[in-house]
Amino acid sequence: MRTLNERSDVVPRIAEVFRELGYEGTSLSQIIERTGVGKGSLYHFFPGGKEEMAGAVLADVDAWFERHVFQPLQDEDSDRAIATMWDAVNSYFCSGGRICLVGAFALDETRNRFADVIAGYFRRWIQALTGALVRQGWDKAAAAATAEEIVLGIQGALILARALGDQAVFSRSMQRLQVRTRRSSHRR
Amino acid sequence: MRTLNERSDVVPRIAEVFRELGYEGTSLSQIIERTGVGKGSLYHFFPGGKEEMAGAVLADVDAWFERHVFQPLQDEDSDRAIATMWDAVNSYFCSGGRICLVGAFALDETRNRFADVIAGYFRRWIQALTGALVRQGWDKAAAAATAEEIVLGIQGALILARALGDQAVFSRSMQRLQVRTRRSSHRR
DNA sequence: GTCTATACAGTGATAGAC
DNA sequence: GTCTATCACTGTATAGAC
Repeated sequence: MRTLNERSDVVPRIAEVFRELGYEGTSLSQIIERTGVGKGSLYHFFPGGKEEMAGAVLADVDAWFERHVFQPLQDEDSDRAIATMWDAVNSYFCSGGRICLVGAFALDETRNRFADVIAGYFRRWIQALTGALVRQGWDKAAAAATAEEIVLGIQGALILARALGDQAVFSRSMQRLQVRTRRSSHRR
Repeated sequence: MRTLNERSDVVPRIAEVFRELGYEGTSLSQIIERTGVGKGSLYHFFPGGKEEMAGAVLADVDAWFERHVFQPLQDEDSDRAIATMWDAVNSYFCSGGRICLVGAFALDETRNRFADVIAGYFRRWIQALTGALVRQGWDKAAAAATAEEIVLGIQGALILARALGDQAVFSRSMQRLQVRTRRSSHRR
């Protein structure tokens, strides 16, 4: 019994493999095994092979954040915008049980393959969050600095939680970071 | 012309390869090419192959931090201890040009191979920093929370700096984190 | 301690039948 | 769109001469 797939349906499943094994650690055979998609189908969807698969996965992640985090940060009322971001972050990263693929790719040589998407993802996030903080009454410089700290704090929390094998580390960290985006925080 | 090596001399050179390429991305041929050490010598030093090499590298990193960061944090006068840590961190990570091997290994499946060392490294760092902050007059809970935030902030800054290809991000972040470890920071 | 030769499993990738 | 067969190549690891 064979299952028919669509490209858009198979991308998220491949994403989980890259997320768990990293770019270099992910082999075609692992993708086939874990997704159930055959090699023929894979190369039908992604003629560029493994690199194109990873590219599609990154684009998919980026699009998800654009839709569920960056756009809301930009468009919604500032309080709501920031609350939306925290909800999305907590659920997306499964309270620390799931790491950030973009951040992981940034650490080794893989970065060079996808430098533009990786840089764009983080630049956009910081820019959108900065905007929301400014609309909340922060001055530009403080907002930019805090946005940077929040985004980097999320990445650090994901590393630390995984390193210690303790998701509570992630939850605690999100709690503390969230406090710093409160309306009342921009005047000490 | 052949060069004679010692194990202790070759470990740091292998470390740079793992640091740049990640565990899975590092092939024996890359290690040979980048370190100039032949395959025969490598297996003479590390009969366990690649995994033993990575283990030795991790142990080496851990020992360096134990000596230059954790011990000072524990033994020196608290102000001096924390200053020593910041100096070590800035120079070790080359102002953001170099990533943290332990943190990188934590993100993918590689973590499972070295779970104990990885967890121990971060636990020890947080514990030692917490101690120094307590000696500086912080109450236990605030010290522990801040220590966690500092350590995680360093990891996040390394990711973000590499992702954006901008070392200034790292320097800025260290500056801001450093301020939070000042004696005056524990009463808001 | 270093080198060369070698083994052989697994890699990403392609072609063609269905 | 999916499958199977097959490709050339690189991966880690071993053995033995020097």
